[in-house]
Amino acid sequence: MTIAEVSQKYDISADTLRYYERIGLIPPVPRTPGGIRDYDEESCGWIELMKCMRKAGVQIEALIEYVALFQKGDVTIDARKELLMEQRNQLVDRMAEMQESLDRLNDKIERYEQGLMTKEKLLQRMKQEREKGQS
Amino acid sequence: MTIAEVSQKYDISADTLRYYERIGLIPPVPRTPGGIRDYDEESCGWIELMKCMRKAGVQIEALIEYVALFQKGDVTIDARKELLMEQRNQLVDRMAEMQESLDRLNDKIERYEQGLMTKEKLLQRMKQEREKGQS
DNA sequence: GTAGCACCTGGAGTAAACTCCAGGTCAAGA
DNA sequence: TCTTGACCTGGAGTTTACTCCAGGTGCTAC
Repeated sequence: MTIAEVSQKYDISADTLRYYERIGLIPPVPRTPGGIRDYDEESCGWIELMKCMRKAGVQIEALIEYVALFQKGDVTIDARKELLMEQRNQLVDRMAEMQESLDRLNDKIERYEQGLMTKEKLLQRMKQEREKGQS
Repeated sequence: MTIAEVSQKYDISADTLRYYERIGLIPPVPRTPGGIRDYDEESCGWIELMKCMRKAGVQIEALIEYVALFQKGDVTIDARKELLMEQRNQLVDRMAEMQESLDRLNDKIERYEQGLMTKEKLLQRMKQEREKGQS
């Protein structure tokens, strides 16, 4: 597969694909004799994995380290597992924070829906109460 | 409250607090006659809200717009609600992506746990099979 | 009233993750 | 063979969200 095809398949720019390879986020992609990238299934697998991880906010740094460990072979299995668990924990934490934010957003939206959200409205109401009381 | 106190309270640097105000992520903070920031409860509320939203990955751009709308008063209530809903939807989408990534991480970790994960191991096993067959 | 520390502003610098570009190769069609 | 369009590399530029700094001001304690 050419870089253009892979780019289209995963909706990642060719520049980004080259960049990912350059920094070691994916292992070296096979080349034609002319030096042009010829992505195989394995390369695509890496790309898909990284797309998934990156969308979830996993740091490129950590992913590069994972790939480096992977390329060092079986002796790094424990280290790789460790790394994945660390990333999973961070992910779980981030999701919890997002849930908090989501609850809050839903709350705010609901209050807007009921038309009693804004401080302005509340202040206005209080003012009206005061005026009523005085009259 | 001084900026140092607020900084400590929310674990946000004074520089960041000034930056947030400068770019309009929070409305202007009240000042002492000498020009020094004197955060009141309302300011703190904004800061806390923004801390929560930022941690969840909500773009500063959108939050600035929300604050701007807020400061324009009641006529912007619909627009604000719209904005919040848009952000909520994005948040929900991101969380779904993260869940996907989390599932995948858990899957990978589990396979490492069972010691049958690595392609190396699989290849090795296949090689052994072949050798056995040949001998 | 002056030393010293926290605070102020405007602007420059930084980190992460791309994104773009110049100048040069590769390869398929006319 | 020549053209043309996709691809190559190394390096510079961009965006987002801070973070740092220089030069100056405001309080508080001596």
